[in-house]
Amino acid sequence: MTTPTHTHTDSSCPAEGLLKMLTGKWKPQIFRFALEGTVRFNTLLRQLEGSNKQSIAVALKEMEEQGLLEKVVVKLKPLHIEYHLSEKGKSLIPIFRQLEQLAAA
Amino acid sequence: MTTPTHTHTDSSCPAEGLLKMLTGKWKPQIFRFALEGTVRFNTLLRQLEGSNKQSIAVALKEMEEQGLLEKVVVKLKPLHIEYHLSEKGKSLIPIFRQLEQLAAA
DNA sequence: TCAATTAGTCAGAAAAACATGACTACTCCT
DNA sequence: AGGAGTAGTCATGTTTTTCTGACTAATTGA
Repeated sequence: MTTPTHTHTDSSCPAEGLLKMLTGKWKPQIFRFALEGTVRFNTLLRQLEGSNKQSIAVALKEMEEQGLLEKVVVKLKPLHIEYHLSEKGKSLIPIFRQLEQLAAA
Repeated sequence: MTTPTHTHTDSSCPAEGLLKMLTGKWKPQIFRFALEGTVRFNTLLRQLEGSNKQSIAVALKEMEEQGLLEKVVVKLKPLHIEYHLSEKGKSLIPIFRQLEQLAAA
């Protein structure tokens, strides 16, 4: 274990932290699905071709820890877990939309 | 060489490509410097504490290939190279600013 | 009771990203 | 001619990220 002498995090680049929240192989796609409604573990696994349990689990956990998603246990028929955008997550929607528009242009 | 059966790239997630352009250890900070003016190899190396030639070289090259930065040979006194935001790069400025504001809020 | 569906975890391997140190090549100044 | 400053490249090694396959555990429907 190395002692972190300088914890680089943001400081000089405030946008960096937010960017990192959508960084990773699956996070942008997960965010996009969350944009359209509720998201679930096994459903994502099927929707995201080439993905795997581990990566999706880690992505969901990190996005939750970062405050982008909220995890809800739904005590209904099949008893399952849902993830949906938190307020912080929703605050990123306009930016994400702009990225999509720019990409389309 | 494996045949890519599914070239995942964007398709279902248009924002992904743009996001990837600012993904990496140094790219957000390089972009931020480029926002304020011209950027140079050795200067970045000094400005970005903990960075190294290789990583900065690769980041600059990729950002250039992605069309974010333009490379210009300046035939003046010290004869050097400058990188500055392309039109595409400039189109990301408002988004980057919004990220900074959100981060500050 | 058994099988399927839910949502994961864990250890290890493979792949990608990043860092290190040595080296190159050109220009500029003395 | 020599030294410093420009901007890199290259081979190698380390670190981080991602993937694979096996396994766990609770709930549900037949």
